Amino acid sequence: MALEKSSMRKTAIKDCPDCGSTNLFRNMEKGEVICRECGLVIEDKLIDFSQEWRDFDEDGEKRGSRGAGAPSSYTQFDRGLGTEVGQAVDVYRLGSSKERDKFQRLRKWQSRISTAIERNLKIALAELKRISSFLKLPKSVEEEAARIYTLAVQKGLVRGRSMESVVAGALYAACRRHEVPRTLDEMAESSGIEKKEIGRTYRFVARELGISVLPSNPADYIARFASALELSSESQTKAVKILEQARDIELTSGRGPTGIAAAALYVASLTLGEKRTQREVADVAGVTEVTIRNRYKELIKRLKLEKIVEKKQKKLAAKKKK
DNA sequence: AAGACGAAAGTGGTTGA
DNA sequence: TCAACAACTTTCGTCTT
Repeated sequence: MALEKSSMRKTAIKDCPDCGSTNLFRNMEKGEVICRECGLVIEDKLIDFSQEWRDFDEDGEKRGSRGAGAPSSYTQFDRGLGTEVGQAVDVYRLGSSKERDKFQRLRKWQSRISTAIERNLKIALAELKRISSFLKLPKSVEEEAARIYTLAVQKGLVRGRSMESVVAGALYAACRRHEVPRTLDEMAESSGIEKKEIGRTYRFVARELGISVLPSNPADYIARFASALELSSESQTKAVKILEQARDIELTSGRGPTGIAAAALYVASLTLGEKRTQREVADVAGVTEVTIRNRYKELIKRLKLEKIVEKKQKKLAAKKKK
């Protein structure tokens, strides 16, 4: 399973994720792929680390048997670190003996601290897995988050920050990239890290790693919120439609996606006669009633839904009297 | 009593000088 | 680095049902 994945990944690399160049150097023996343009080592670290992590919490036996042949996982850790301190490309580019010596020295030094980092990584990835299962995140997101975290470790971004907060930040970023966004509140709740701390590290890590994250789409939240509110699928569809219209008239940009999603759901539930209170919607969306009100006022005004909403409200009132 | 509404003041983050 | 700014929250009083 893991092997399958590894071969798939390796063949998948066609260009450098950093500079986009297709001028790649492949060292099959070491399992490295290096970009000749910018020197980035593209070698798929995800495989290495996710294997480590699986062995860690599934069973120790597998690990022992593989370790007996060659301590491949350890050298891979070293190699991964080499990209940080030694700039592996130097070996290929500046081939002078001086440079090589320097590189070797740094490498040796790294091997000493690598076990500490390895340990840290294992704890972190276990934590990551815990949060991920708590939030019922798909496997692909979990792996993306693991990749982001290991990259962050290699770049030394964890220094000065708590390990947990970086894990949470990585998960948050991974969710966004896979279009299954969780709110910062949910992250905070499941990780025990303060919301603003997660946001801070998330932004920092995303910037440092050059991860581009699209502004999240409010529609991505609809399904989850709707099921939390036990709304029908018609309401869901309606809410998504409202969102589309709202986006077309640029009502969505610059606003918090959760607030807009919540307001759309509120309107949808109202017009379809399964009204939820602002309070209920606000709670599941993690925003306040005030925000819902503001968004929803804008929505009905700009989408000329006022009359429909009014009618529905009167209908509801009449029904209640009965 | 509960829900909806909106004003006012406060918070945290972004942006531009 | 600092101040202006927009979005959002908190809090609170009022109105409707």
